[in-house]
Amino acid sequence: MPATIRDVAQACGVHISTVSRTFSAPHLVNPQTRSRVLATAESLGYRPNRAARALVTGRTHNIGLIVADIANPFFPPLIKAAETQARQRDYHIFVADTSEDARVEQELVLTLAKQVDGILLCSPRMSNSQIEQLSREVPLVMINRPVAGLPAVVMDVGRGARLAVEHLAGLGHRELVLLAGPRGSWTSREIRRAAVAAAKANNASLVVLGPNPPTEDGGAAAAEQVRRGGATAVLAYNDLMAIGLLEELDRLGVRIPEKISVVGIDDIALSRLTRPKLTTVANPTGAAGCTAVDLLLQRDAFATRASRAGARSIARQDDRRTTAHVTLETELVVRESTGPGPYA
Amino acid sequence: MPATIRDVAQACGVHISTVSRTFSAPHLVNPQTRSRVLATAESLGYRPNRAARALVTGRTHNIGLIVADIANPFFPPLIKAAETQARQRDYHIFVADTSEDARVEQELVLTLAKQVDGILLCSPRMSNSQIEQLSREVPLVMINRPVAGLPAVVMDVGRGARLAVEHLAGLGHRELVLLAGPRGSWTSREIRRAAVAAAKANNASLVVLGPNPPTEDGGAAAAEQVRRGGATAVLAYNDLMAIGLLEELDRLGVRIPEKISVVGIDDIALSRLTRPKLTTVANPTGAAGCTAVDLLLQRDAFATRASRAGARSIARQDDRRTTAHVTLETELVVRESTGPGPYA
DNA sequence: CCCATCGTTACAAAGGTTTGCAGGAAAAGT
DNA sequence: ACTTTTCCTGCAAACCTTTGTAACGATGGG
Repeated sequence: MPATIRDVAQACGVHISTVSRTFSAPHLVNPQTRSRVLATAESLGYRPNRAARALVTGRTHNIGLIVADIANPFFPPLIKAAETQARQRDYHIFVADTSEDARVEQELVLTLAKQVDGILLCSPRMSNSQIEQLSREVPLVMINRPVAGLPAVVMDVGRGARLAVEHLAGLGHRELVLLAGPRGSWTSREIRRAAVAAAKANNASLVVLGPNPPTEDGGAAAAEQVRRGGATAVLAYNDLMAIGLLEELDRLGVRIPEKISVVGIDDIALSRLTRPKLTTVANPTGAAGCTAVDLLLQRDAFATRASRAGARSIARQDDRRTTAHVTLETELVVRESTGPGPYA
Repeated sequence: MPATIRDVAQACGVHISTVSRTFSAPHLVNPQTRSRVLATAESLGYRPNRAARALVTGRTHNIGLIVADIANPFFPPLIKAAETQARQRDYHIFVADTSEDARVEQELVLTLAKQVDGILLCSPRMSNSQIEQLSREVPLVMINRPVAGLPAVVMDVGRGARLAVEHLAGLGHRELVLLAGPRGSWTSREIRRAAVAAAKANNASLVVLGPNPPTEDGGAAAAEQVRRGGATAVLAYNDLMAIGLLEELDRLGVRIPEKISVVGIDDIALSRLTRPKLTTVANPTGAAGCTAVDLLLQRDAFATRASRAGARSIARQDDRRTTAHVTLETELVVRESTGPGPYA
C-alpha cells in the first residue's frame, strides 16, 4: 500500500537509483529530473523507508536519550530541547527512563545500542568502567558527567555551588549544611567538593548530609536532622530536595528564611512557585540537550567519513573523542528563601 | 563489526534460518539446537538487527507518542508510563513535542508514520477530519479525545468538572468563572459542557473566559478579569493555569481562598506544593499512557493476523476499531484553595 | 512394504534502499 | 573535427532478516 521508491521510479520513467539520489544526493541529479521526481513522489505520498535505508547505510537516524526519571522536572526541558534539535537534523529521539537504577541503565543502553546511532546518557549512576565498556558497543555522549575519552556536556555546578555558599556567607551564615544527592552522581560529588572548598574559604563550617534520593521526599526526610543540627543555611543537591525541605520545615514550624536559609540547584520552573520562592542555581538544561545532540551528530558524521576513508583515520577519530568536552555556565538566582544570618 | 545472523549460523554449523527461528519462532526448532544457537549467539554478542527485521516483517516495534508540550508537567507521568509499558512489550517510544501547534502535529504524524507501528496522539489540537485523514496513513490511538472509529482513552473530565462545580456550590458559591483551555481541545469543550450543566443544576451562574493558553501565563493573564468580574470561585482548565491565577491574584492582593476559591484540573505533582495547596481534579495520567499502549498493541497484533489471513478479515478489523474506547475515572482532591462562599 | 505424517532443517526469495561502477551524451578544450 | 571532461543516469550488488516451500530421515498405519 505505501508507495515505494520503485513506484515513484516507474511513474516517473526513471531508474530507482535516480529517485534515491534525488533525496540523498540531490546535487547528482539534473534539476529538471529532480523536480519531476519530487513532484511524482509528492503526488504518490512517497516517503523513504527508514528501515531499508538503515539497513544499507548502517545509520538509523535515531538517538537514544536515557534519563534517571522523566517525571523529575529537571529533565523535561532537556528532553524537549534535544528532541527539537534532533528533529531539525532529521533525527528522532527514543526517551527511556531508568528509575534511578544503574542496572536498568546498563540494560537500556544494550537494548538501544543496535537501533540508534548513539546514546545521550544523562546523569548516569553507573561506574566509569561500566560506561567505558558500554561505549564500545555504541557511541555515547555524556550529560552531567565527564568521562575520559567520551564527549560530554556538563554544567559548571562547582561554580554554582561556590556562588551559593558565597551568597550565604555574605548574608552572615557560618554554619552550613549540604544535602548531598544520590550515590553515583558526579554532580553531587562536584557540588560537595566545591561547597567544602568555598565554605573553608569563607570561614564557614559545612556539614554534609547524605546520600539522599534526589526527590522531595529525600529533602523532607532530612528536615528533622537539619533543624536539630543548628545550622542556619542549607544548600541542597537539587530544587526538588530543597522544596521538600522547605515544606517539611514549614510543617515543623521553622520559618524560612528567617530561621533557616535554603538554596536549591537547577532552577526548575517549580522553584518560582513555592512560598517562599526558592533561591537556586540556574542550570542551562535546554542548552545541554541541544549541545549533546550536536556533539553526537558531529561525531557521527565523522565516524561515517572515517569508515569510508578507511582504517587510517581511526587515530583522528580518537582525537576527536578526547577533545569534545563542553562546560555550560551556571548562575545564581536569588529569590526569597535566603535571608540574613546570625553574623550579618 | 557487530555480529550478524550469518556469523552465528556459521559458528554454530546451522543454516541462518534456524538461527532466525531460534529467536522468532523457538517452538519450530529442536531444543538442543536452540540452546546451542542461543549459546553461540550470546558469546558473539549477537542481537537481531531491527532494521532488517522491520524491512521484511513490516513492523518496526516502535511507537510514536505526540504530546503538546513535554515541559508541561501533565505529560511526563504519562510518557513515563507509556515508555515503561512499551518497553515491557519490547517496543520503544519516540516522543515528540508539538509546541501546542496543530500544524506541527500533522507534520509530526506524517514524519513518524513510516517508522512506527502506530502513534499515540495526546490531546491533539487538530480537527477531527484531519485526524481521520491521518489515520489512513498510520494506526492512531487517541488520548484525551474521542474520535469516531479510532481507539481512544479519555479521562472522564466531564464528571470531574461536575464534581468541582458541586464542591464549589456546596461551599456556598453562586458566581463561578470557568477558565477555558486552548482552542481545539476536546477536554476543554467537555469541561465547559459539564461545568455549564452542573452550574445550572446548582443554581449558580457561570461565566466562561477563554480560550486561553494552558500555561501559568495563561492563568495569570486572566487574573485581572476574574477579579473585576466579581465571581467568588474559579475552575481552571488545568492546574498550571490555576497556579498562574493563584500567583497573580496573590500579587494583586486577593486572598485565596478567603476572597476567591480556585480549583484546578489534573493534579500534577506541583499542585501539592503551592500556597495554598491546590484543590483539583485528579486525572490518572499514568494509567492513560499504559492503556493507550495496550490499545495500540492489541490492534497491531490484530492487524498482523488479519493481513496474514487475507482480505476477508478487514471487516472484523473495522469492528475492533470502532469498539475500543476506554474511559478512566477522575476524582476530586480537596486541598486548601477552596473555602466557604458568600452563600455558605 | 509403501505411503502418509511428523519434526526438523536447509534453501531461496523478498523486502526498500544506497552506492560504486560503467556507459552515454553533451559541453568544453585543442 | 576530435579528444577530453563533465554531468547525468542506469545497472546490480549489498545490507540482514523473515518465511513459504522443499527436503530429509524416522515413525506409524494400513
